[in-house]
Amino acid sequence: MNTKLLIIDIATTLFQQKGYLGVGLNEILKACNISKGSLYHHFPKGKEELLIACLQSMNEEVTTDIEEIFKQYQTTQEATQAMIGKLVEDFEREDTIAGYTFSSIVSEMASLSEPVRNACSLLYTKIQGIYSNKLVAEGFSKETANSIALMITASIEGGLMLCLTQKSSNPLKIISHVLPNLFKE
Amino acid sequence: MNTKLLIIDIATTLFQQKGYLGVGLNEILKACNISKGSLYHHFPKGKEELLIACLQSMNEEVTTDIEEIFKQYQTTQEATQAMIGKLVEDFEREDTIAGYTFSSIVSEMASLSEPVRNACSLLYTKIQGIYSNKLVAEGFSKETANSIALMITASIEGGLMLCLTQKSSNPLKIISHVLPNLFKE
DNA sequence: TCCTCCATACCAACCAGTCTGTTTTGTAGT
DNA sequence: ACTACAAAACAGACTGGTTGGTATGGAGGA
Repeated sequence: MNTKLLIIDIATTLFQQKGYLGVGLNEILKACNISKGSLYHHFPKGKEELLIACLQSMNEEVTTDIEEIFKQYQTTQEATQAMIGKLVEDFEREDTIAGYTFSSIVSEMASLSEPVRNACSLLYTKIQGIYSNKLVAEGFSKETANSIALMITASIEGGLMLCLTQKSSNPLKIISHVLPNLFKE
Repeated sequence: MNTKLLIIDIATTLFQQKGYLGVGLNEILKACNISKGSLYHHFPKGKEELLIACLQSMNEEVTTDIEEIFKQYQTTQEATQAMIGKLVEDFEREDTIAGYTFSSIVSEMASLSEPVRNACSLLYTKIQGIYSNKLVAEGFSKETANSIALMITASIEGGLMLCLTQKSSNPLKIISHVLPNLFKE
């Protein structure tokens, strides 16, 4: 069972960094130091099954990660900014995207594979739910909270894209600064 | 010269829909009804050269497109909403993304090819410039205008991503509705 | 003896890119 | 206006490498 988790762990990172099509099976095998037989033992349906497992794994990790941050701070504003701050740190340290995003996977696979599209959809929904709940707890109407939560998700996702193209964490920083202006009924 | 433009035209659409790695040369050739020799005659350096040509072509098309919309409407708010409205229409009609975005290409290629990353960066910068200029003309300070322009770009980019995963134009609609709340000094 | 787990050899399909040869086209000479 | 010729444009076969996926067999514990 350990091997399976190892595969998921490493493959998740690779998929996030290079996208689904950008990572070959052999690359994954080498990174994990396992053989093809082992991989296909744990994921008989192959690469796509592995991807979905990775997405589910990300789902749990990202969710608990964000939830923890959101428990630590009282207001959504503080929590959001702390969260983006963490993203900025990660980006500046590793110079690549390692969390909270799967745009590459979405844009590659959304039109190709329904199961993958669905897994991504679940992930976004869950994250938005965290934002939304906190906003409702602060007194926002459910509808407004959902709208703002969507804006947070979208702008972070797009912001990461801009950071990638500009090789700079500036876009996320600006977003972190501007976003709170939306937190009004 | 006609063939070259044809190739760029068709390849641009394919790249937008499926990403760089998602489109094979043979697929492009078939879609254009041309031969490999012809393609490599116009793009001696191969696929990546073609991609960059496509990005430049998108640059011009998208830029003039947005500029026209922004001339038609007096306020940035109206213009932005009209622009997003057009995106929504496109998405609902074709059920795929056809303009104003190249996230798939960015996320796939940003870390792999400097020239491509640069072409993408130019594109984003140019689009943001249009937003920013209009905002400055409305009286915003340059810094605020840049921040808001960045937020527009990021949220639209992320919004398209959400539309793709949810197979719905709702995210963009909500963004169009919420975005104007940012238009304050 | 099974069954889980892993390793390896192998496969057809496809990839981007090269090479050679043919057609088309523009141009200069008479 | 007709020919001659070179360059541009195109066609298609071919290559080496890689892709995801399969089939077979072995090691080790229950």
